[in-house]
Amino acid sequence: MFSKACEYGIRASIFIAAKSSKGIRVGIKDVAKEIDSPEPFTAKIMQILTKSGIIHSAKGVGGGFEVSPEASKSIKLIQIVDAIDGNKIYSGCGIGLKECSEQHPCPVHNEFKKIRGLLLEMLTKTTLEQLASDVKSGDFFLKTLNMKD
Amino acid sequence: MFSKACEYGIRASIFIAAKSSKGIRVGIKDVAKEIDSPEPFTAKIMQILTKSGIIHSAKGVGGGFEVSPEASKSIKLIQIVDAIDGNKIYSGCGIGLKECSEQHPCPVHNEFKKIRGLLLEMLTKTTLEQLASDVKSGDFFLKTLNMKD
DNA sequence: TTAATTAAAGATAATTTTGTCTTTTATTGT
DNA sequence: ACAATAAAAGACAAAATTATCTTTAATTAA
Repeated sequence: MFSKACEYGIRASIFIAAKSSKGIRVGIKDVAKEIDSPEPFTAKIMQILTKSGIIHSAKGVGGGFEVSPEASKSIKLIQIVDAIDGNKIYSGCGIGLKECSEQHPCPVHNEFKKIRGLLLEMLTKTTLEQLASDVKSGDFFLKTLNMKD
Repeated sequence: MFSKACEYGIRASIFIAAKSSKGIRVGIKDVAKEIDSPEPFTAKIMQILTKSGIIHSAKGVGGGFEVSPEASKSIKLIQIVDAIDGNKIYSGCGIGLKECSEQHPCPVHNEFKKIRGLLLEMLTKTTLEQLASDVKSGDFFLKTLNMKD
């Protein structure tokens, strides 16, 4: 579905948003630890997200990543996916035709239209703030508990 | 969504089923040409599909690939996807948690449940025969027309 | 039984994705 | 100014995916 990079990016963004809502900036080490992702790779992904203006970063002592609660309300999941994976997941043909449209559909075009539509709707509607508050509630998680690896 | 291998595998299977319904066996060269895929790679994928018992192959003069019309009716898209990509696409967590369930859900679990459910339903219901007849009707396609590359 | 044909199998290569490491730049506190 | 901190940037490495090439095995027809 999404690339690993995108999965990490989404998890990281949610974690940062949750922390930021409590006024806490977090470093890359914390992020990687709390979402169970490889730290240097996650750092690379954070560079994409900061360049895209989705997450704010600050260098130096006391620095780290943050996203203001106001920003979290307006940031949609689709922006994160777009920045990292592009739009291929919710546009683009289900079985890889270079050109697939109503005028020239692949055999699964109509079925996939529904699925991609639902996905697009979800990505477009879901805000970072919603996901962050899910995590804050304690009922939703960004990693599995008691990990050994 | 699906891997390239799986996209080729689905397209190839549909093409073969469409031809087989007319009593025509097709060679790998034809398959690759008609679905616009790299021939040697497609050959590898066909090996997976024949080993899985989804497509039948025959060596030697007049040989090639085929799938009986009766088999086409009972073969579901999910069998092809399973054989090539496994079940990760319709099971597995949307943002990559190793363990993601009702008891321990990720923040997008409920939204993804709907999407994955729709995808799984589609894959489970759609038969190779349906897709093959779509192509035979001439209204649905397995490649883009007038390709230069 | 030999030649032609065609898929299977195995080895290899290119590309992309994922992941790591080192150096640089910016910021803060002293 | 200086040291400590932390992200950015860039080079590098490993793994997975995609793709190709060569050889082998099976089948058919002459």
